[in-house]
Amino acid sequence: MVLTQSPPNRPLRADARRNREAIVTAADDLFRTEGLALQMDEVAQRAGLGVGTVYRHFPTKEALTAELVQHRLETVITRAESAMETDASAAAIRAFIHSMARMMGEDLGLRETFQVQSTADAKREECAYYNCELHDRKYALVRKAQAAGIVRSDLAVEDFDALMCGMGQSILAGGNPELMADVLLVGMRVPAGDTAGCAAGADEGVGAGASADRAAAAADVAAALL
Amino acid sequence: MVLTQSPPNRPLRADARRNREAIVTAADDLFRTEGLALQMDEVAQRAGLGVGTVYRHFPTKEALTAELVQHRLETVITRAESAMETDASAAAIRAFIHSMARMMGEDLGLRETFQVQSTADAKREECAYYNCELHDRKYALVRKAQAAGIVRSDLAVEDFDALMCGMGQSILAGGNPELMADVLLVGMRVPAGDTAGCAAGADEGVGAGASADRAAAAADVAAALL
DNA sequence: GCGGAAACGGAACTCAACTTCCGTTTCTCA
DNA sequence: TGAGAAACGGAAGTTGAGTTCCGTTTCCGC
Repeated sequence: MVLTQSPPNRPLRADARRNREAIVTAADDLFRTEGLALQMDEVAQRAGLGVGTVYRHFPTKEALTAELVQHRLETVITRAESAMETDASAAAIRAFIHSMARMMGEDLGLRETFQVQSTADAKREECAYYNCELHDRKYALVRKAQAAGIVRSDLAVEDFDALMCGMGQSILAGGNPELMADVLLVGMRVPAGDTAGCAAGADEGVGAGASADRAAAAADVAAALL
Repeated sequence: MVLTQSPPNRPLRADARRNREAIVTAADDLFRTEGLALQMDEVAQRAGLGVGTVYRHFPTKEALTAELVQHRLETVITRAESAMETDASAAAIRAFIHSMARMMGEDLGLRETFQVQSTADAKREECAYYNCELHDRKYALVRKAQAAGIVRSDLAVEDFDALMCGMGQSILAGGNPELMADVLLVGMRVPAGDTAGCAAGADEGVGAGASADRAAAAADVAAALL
């Protein structure tokens, strides 16, 4: 999670700062297409620098990819927060998940970010990819959606993570992103939104009490199955 | 897809046949826990043989893993066929998907089988993991479920593959297998089954015509989204 | 039992990553 | 502008997997 800086904190030399940016930019491009399989040599080459320089800024490959992962996660969570700030509605969630799917369709790094993150969450300690603050913000978001009664309440935050991760894999495996997103939304029981293009044709006209009934039924089922 | 046999087709020597079985057994065990990351040295060691012997039977690691993948796929498809032979009902599908999720929960190789398979399907030619006959049988199964009006009809076979693959990833990422299966089923609009333990608390008491309406609505939605 | 083909074993080789090392170049500050 | 610290470059080192090679052992038909 932390990088290189020899004495306590001297500002980077101008050229070094420029080079560091070039490295991150190059790595980010490669992360988009190659995912975690990106190679340090390629990063250096694309940045127009030697490998040694890359290692001067990021002591290991993991340190570099951790930065890329954190950056994507930060972006995603911030997007989600602003999407749900004004209204934590079904429509907002649908729009967000669909945009996520679309982005995942063209960014392998983003798909792998969710995978890395959900396995990192399990370990916590000693993991370059783990960031507590982001985890808390993510947690708050899921809770918010559940509190609003939009997402089925028997989903733990870890399950939500896992589902996002699965959606990414589905898209990687060639599934149509829009369709994959829709299956996820219907599966999480997000009611059809009221804005354009996001309806899904299920559960309309169900009374207010039905949601609670359904959660109870699901709990029973889970108990029976496990 | 094919193995080693020097002259046209002489039967294997007794010890060689025994050893081959030992190799496959050992590899299968490792595949369950390590997935495609299994190592040839470990396979040899667990089988109580030298690496050279493993390579005598399987010229490359890919040849070995292809056999494991094919075997799992064969098993899965046969299970699905027999599950849907007697009744292609929602209950049968629910039970099948749930059992799949449960198995995936304890078999990394099975999860990776779906991943490998769905990426292999895309390539077809030149891929050790690709098997046409199995693909056709899988295709028939999905069509059958759709013809019975149980699974939303705007799902292509490739999408179904991708979703199974995603479910595997979700489980790998730590999601509760039963829950992941249920989300998938609800997302695919499989109505709650009428047999024990497979209900999910959605859409009960809906009239017979609703299923068709739902499919039509889904088609509209898909058209709007794509 | 014997001869030759088949099969075995495992040390050594290969190859493709990541990482280190150190001589050279560039910047910054007085 | 000159000294010294900081940064750079890229060849060489390391590591960890898959794969090959060939001397030795085991089987099997005569």
